[in-house]
Amino acid sequence: MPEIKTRVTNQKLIRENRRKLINAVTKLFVEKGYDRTSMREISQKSGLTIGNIYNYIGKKEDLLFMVHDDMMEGVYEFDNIHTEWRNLNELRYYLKGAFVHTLEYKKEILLMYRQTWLLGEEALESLLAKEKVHILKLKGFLDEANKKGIAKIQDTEITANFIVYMISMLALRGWSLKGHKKSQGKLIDSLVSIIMKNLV
Amino acid sequence: MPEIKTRVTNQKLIRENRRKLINAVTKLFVEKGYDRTSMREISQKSGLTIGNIYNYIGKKEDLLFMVHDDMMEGVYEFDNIHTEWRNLNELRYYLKGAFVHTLEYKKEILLMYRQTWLLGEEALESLLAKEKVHILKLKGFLDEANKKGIAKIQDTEITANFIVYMISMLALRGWSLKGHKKSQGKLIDSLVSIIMKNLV
Amino acid sequence: MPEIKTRVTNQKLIRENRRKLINAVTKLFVEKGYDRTSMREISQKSGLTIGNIYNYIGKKEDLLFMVHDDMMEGVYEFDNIHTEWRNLNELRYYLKGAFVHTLEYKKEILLMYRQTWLLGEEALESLLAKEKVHILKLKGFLDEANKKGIAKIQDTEITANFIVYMISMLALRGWSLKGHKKSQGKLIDSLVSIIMKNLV
Amino acid sequence: MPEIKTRVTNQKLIRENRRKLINAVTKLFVEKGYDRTSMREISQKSGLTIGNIYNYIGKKEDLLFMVHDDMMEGVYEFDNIHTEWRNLNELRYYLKGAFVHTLEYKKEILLMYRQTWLLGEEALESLLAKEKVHILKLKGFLDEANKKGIAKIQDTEITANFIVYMISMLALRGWSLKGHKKSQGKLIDSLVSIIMKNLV
DNA sequence: TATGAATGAGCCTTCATTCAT
DNA sequence: CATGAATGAAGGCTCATTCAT
Repeated sequence: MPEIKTRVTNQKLIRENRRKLINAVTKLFVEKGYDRTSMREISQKSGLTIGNIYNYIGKKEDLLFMVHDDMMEGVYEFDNIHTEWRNLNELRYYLKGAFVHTLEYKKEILLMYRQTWLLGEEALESLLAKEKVHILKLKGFLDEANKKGIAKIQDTEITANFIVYMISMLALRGWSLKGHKKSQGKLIDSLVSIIMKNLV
Repeated sequence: MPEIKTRVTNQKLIRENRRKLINAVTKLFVEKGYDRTSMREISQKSGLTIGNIYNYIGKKEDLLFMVHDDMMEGVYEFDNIHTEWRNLNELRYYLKGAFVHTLEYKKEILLMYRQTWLLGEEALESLLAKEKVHILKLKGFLDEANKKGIAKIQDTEITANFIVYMISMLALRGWSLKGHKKSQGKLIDSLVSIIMKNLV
Repeated sequence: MPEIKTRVTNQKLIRENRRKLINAVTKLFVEKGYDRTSMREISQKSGLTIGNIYNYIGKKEDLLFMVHDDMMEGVYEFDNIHTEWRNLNELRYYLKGAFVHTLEYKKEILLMYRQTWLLGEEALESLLAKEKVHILKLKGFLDEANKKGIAKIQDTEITANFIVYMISMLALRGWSLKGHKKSQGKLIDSLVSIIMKNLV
Repeated sequence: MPEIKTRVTNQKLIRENRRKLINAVTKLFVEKGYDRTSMREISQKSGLTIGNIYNYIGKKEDLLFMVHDDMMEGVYEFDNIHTEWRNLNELRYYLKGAFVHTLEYKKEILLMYRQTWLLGEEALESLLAKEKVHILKLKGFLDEANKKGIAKIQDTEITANFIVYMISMLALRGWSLKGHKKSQGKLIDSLVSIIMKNLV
């Protein structure tokens, strides 16, 4: 992970101001995108002066990394807590929860898909590493389920990818399902069913 | 569809130079994104002088729309030719073809997911309308398959969306499956199987 | 007078197209000013293609000269017909007419005051010469009136200037007298009275 | 009055740099006109970098307003000090002074007549309001003179307008009286006489 | 003569970044 | 640590003018 240069040493202040920055920047990037958000706007929204912001970052791009890093935590937070399941019913329950959680983080996920690639190679790699860990964990569960005879999955790696992707689909597909007559609940049920069919 | 202003009347010239523009701009937008591509670069790559470019468009954003519109055609071109299928085997064959075709348009699809939202309301609507037509067509086939007893699909609308999305997943997932040890063929087979399981 | 270069030789065509040009350009310059009127607008309004316009002028500035020259004719046309007067009553009558005429050419006069100075020295001189002739003519009448004992004017040159200027004042002052509660007729009467007081 | 946007908060700096801007811009606008003066020239002449200029204004047009506003102050400054007069002799003395003052501001007045109309509605209104106040003040004095029996003016409103305009005439007429053989003193005397004749 | 596409310098404005205070 | 004025390169876009057809 590329270390963001900072000249600030007072630890509490650092944390506070970085939080202010991330909150402001997340909103702005979600709303207008990285390239269309100016440092002046960030300064206004965060309450830090432009000059001071540059005490916490080396260049504007660092903000993009900061915000991604922070969002990843939120997006994957659910999985860090709830990934344990012992049978298919528990998996189904887990998936529903994951979908609901995804819908809550819809904007952030969209932001990730839209803006991450603007980061340079190095920063990008480090972010993708996190996702890979998440997928591998899921694959581990699927392998185990296969072994236990609970599931009968042909290719657990592809399936793990498929599940993770299906989940984010809810967020990404937003613009196309807009005006969809189905209720959110029914939509989630359908998607969960689709996934479940592939595990047995 | 938003009419793109042009000062040129010669239809042949419009066609030729807009093609030059689209070719240049597609590469540049894929590479650097819309906001980071300058009119000067576009001028160089397209071989048209800046002033002349503005004889064919009203504003830079028109290029974004043009390139999307053009890509849509490419991406959906496959479906316009091959959507007819009469049994599940033919559907499986069609899906394989669609996946292969998608991989060819990988870059363009990525571009669409990353940059489309930058478009203004009007242009956006017009593009989404096209996609909706495509999905509705697929839904029609699924409904018919249900009626004929070939398939047994619970919610054809969600399934149609699901299929379309699965297809583009191949393109979007690029960065995550990078380094994946599976061969492309095997990957496609797995994804097709996943889809097929949901139709019976 | 600086000759405007022209490559066109067919005399009738020349006259027609120059008229089209002048009419279009007068309206546009009055409305938006010289610098804010583009050749494209002139082309559209006149019905001549841009390229063809350049068969009649050497550069855009020539249009400014053309339009001034043409307007001068209109503005001073009244004086060419009506300057003869034999007593103060006839002068008073003449002045009223001049004021009314001025109001009709209000826009053109404004244009002259606002845009003439954009012309280079040479063109400017030639235009001012015309006005000087007009003033001298008026001065001649005043001198004669003095000699005849009809009037008793101290400085006929300044007075002639004063009269000419008073007349154009009606046009120039437009923006300040806007919302003036007086009727136009009464305003003219007052101004004529002011002038007349200075002749006896 | 349209508030001119500024990003700078330090009042002293605002005053200093706006003054630099006005000084530079007045010269340039008088010389070449608003539309023909580029921001680059303004930057050079004022000593402020282009970017910094935009810390003190919102858009180029603001400079036109600023310079007008500033000139108004100069042009009317004389009246703010000297408008008191108790008899016709004092009025005559005041008028002479006003004429001399006007000649000093010749260039500025020309600028006003030539460029004011380029301003947008809002800015224009605010400038005309200032002039109206000035004319009304003069009208007040004339009304009072009428009441006191010092003067005998038929229409004080038109007369007030007339006087104000006669004064600026000296500036506007510059190009026409150029080469005039009269001395400036004698010219002023004549114009004052013309005005005085209309007050009794 | 007439056409209108092509040229490219130049316009106004914004922006990330620096640095004296 | 914090401030915010200053920098100037770079951005999108317009325009008078030319010239091959």
